[in-house]
Amino acid sequence: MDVKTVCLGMLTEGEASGYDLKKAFESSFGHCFAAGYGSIYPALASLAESGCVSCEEIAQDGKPDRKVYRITDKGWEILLEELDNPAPSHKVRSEFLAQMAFAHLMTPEQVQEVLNSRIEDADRNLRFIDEFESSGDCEWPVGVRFTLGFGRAMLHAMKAYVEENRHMFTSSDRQTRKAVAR
Amino acid sequence: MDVKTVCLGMLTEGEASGYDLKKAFESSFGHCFAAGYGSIYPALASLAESGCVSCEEIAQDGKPDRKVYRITDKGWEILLEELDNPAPSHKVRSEFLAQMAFAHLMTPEQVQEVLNSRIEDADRNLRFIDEFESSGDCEWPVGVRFTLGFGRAMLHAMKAYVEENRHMFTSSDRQTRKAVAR
DNA sequence: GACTTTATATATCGAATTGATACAATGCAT
DNA sequence: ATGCATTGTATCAATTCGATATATAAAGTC
Repeated sequence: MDVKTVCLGMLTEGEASGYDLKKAFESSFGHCFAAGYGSIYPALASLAESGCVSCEEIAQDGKPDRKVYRITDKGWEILLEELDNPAPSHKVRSEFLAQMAFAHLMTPEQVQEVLNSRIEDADRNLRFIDEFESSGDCEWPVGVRFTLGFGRAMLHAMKAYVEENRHMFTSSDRQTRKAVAR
Repeated sequence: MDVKTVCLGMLTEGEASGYDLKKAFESSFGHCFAAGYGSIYPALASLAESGCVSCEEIAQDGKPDRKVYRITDKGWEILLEELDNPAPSHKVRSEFLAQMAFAHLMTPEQVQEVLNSRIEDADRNLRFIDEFESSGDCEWPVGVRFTLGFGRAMLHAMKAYVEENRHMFTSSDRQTRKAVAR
């Protein structure tokens, strides 16, 4: 399940350009599987080379050609093989947690600011999920509804944990920092 | 807050080799910020070059030299600057969710197997956190305790969500798949 | 009318990261 | 005695990230 495979999956919904796929990565997958142009265009080129997608170049006046990709039979085959993975990964890379692990080297004010910004970010992402969900003209497939709910559940748990535990870094625990800071 | 900065932070606890840091990345940071040798050794080389760490090579009979790194005053300075970031990121890259988004292209059996393996993985990680937490000879700093609790809260929320929503992919919703699969 | 932002659309580039592998010796267990 | 885990170094190809470049049109703003 790399960028290539997700692109294939997106193309099962219909033909699309690299630009279209980028928008899909931002909206449907933004909260769980981001990808930029630097991943998408090489992925499409590789898929085209291996015959998993076909590409039609549509000339446009002035603008560069619009390249529209379609999934092929071989693409379907590869996609279904990839979807057979029984134990796909779920990874977190958190500069937030890495920084918090060194909270004893920060001032209490710095720590509280970081916690505030994490809550704000969670709220932003929650609003984003709500907007996206209600933006569907038709109804989203089961799996997409599942991932949206998953994202919401995680964000709520994150907010709750931060709010219930930010006291760890104030008052009585203050001397810990003073004792440790070199 | 990249691998270099986390290495610097780890070195505030005392001198260490690349191998030692790898173990720290696996234990304390395994659930939130992983790094392998391919990141750690280049990071240490770069930190040494920029004078943020000093390196002492200790010859060993037969084995290759053991290179022990220590944080310098400049290293402390850089670290404290990095810790001043008020809005560090928290990113998820989930092949699990990406795959689930295409659940309508999988068989119900495949979907349930994926959900089972996700729960098993969460349980493994919960056990790992418990073991790590109780393994501390002395007590962990506040920040580390915070990140461990954070990880636990996320994993519990994940398990709960999966268990409460796996019904989405069975019985009544079954025809959705039949209708969509090409 | 001039100016700026936003959207459409392509693509590349260096830097960072991943995941696997190689090499080399010791010690421990079966 | 033979294989496996541990200690320790390090590299490599493939992938991904984040920023940037190019070009045009529409739409909003001063």
